[in-house]
Amino acid sequence: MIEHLIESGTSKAMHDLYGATVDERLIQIQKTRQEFEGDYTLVVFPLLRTSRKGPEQTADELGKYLVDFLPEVVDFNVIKGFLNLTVSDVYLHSFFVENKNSAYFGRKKAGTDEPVVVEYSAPNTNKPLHLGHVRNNLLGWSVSEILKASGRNAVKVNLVNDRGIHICKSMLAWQKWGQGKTPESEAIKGDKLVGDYYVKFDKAYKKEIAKLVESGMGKDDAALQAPLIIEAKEMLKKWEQGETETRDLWQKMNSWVYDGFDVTYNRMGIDFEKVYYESETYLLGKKLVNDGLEKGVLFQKEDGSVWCDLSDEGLDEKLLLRPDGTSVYMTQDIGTAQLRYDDYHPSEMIYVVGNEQNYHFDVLKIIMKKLGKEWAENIHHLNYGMVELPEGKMKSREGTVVDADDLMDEMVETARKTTEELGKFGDFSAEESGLLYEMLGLGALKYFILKVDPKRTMLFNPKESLDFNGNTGPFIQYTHARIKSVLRKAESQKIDFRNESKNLNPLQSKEKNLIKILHDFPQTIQQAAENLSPALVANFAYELAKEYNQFYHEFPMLKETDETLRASRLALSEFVANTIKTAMGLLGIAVPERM
RNA sequence: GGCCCCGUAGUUCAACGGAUAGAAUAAGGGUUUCCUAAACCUUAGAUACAGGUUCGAUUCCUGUCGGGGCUACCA
Repeated sequence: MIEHLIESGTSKAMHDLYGATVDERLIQIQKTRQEFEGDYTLVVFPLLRTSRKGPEQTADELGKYLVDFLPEVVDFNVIKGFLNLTVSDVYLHSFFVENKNSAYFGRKKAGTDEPVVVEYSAPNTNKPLHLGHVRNNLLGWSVSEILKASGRNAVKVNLVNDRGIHICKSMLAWQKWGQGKTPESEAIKGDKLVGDYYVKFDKAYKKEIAKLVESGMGKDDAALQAPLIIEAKEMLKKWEQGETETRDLWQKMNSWVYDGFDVTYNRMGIDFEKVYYESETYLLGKKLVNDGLEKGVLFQKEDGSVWCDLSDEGLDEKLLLRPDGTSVYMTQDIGTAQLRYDDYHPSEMIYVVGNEQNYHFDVLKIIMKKLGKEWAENIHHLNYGMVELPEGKMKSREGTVVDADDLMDEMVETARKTTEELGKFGDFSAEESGLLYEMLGLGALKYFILKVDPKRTMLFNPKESLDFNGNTGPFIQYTHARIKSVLRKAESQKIDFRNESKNLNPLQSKEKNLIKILHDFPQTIQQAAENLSPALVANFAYELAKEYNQFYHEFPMLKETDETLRASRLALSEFVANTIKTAMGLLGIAVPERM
């Protein structure tokens, strides 16, 4: 790539001109800002110490050297300490010709070496997926696809939290008040049905606590002694003992939830190569903890509970087994990590989990290392920010949770309304328009979420429907459809633009800009993979679409009489459309042929 | 209390320590006998505050103020 050429050219120049080898990091290449002439800019300030000359003079000398030395660099100008270099049309044009028909442009073939295992989604089986899961799911899926496109061997896995006291709560509530209702009998998604009983439990439990407090009991005691919670704990014990009736109920209700999740996952377009269940890993976790106890890495308290002392790391003690021997969240994660390591021997284990769990993952890593697992070094927590509502954090108790299915429904409905208001495509069949609305609604949602830097807390306002204009998914989808429409017309006019080999020289500024942006795509994917940030890909797609729309507005294609120009512009358009499709594909967003 | 993260136009988001802080929306003004106006052009609008480091700070350091998270025998 051209940046590397300039970099190594500069390095050589520094050596030849000033007789010194400079640190690579001092050579800073960036894209020249629009308001200046040139394509790439070298910042010379860091090099002054070596050149022992003023910024202008150093830049001037380097500029002359680079123009002489690199055929790709044809001109330069110096403004203050900035050396602006102009890249030759020949270079850009050959890049264009070489890559325009490549189906894999920008991507590498996914690797086959030691995998990067990406865990994401990680739902509980006691309630439906909500907006928080949506960000998690989209991020995890997209990061995995970006890693693959960057040449890594990424594997997507899910970890279902299918056991524990919270699951027993919904089971108990259903047993008590469910009257044998099923998703079929109620015509409701299984995850929703189970979630309802979880809520019912919580309400009844709260009532019991209130009653006990009224009768003079302390709040904490009441929470422990309410009959419902005692019953739930007993159920958990029965579950751990493998009691048939409890296990059957558990299996039945979990399978309802999985059916519901599958519907949501499918619609969202996300998938997993492997699904882990905590019910299958917690025993391994317990075993590892007991091993650690034997080795003396962990310690036991008088009541029988097992702990890890983290004071040498400046942290507290961490409970790993309760006095009754049952496991906690951390115990399960220890088991899951070990199992996953045994399964894949990954070069890296990425956990896509919200930043509220930073502490948990710090501790997990430390404990694994204490247990002698060297590979714990490869655990990486991709901690993304929360999705907040205007009134703050989502709270299920206050009913402010945005349900994932409802959200998708609303987006698709907005897509329908918007399209109808614009009066487009009366010739679409019901099926075609249904598919289009789905594509646009989900495109708007996915882009809205993925364009934000994963690390940042983001805001979602359910009262305002997401925009379809401006920096949005539909804008980019529209650009793609628009190009496809022109290409269809060109084809029907028998214009052969794909085999055009003549030159596009001299490049108009908009054409040059487009090619420069396209030229960046492979690096953008690498960068997005390094930073685990789909936002970089989203921003790229937007920039490309925006630049294309300006080009589209300014330059006619089908009406262009110069056949060479016409063919070249059509080929450039197709290149843009394909690249948009690839970039959006990495975000899990489909692009339509017409809209 | 301790630890961690975050404060950028009215609003939602950008900006490897680099040039005059970019977009989008919302507000004002324009462009359709022309390949899709979900577009394009245009006007106005922001780095919480105070120090420090640096040739250069939205970015790094310190403090103040403001917001969020963690600090569970929940996950």
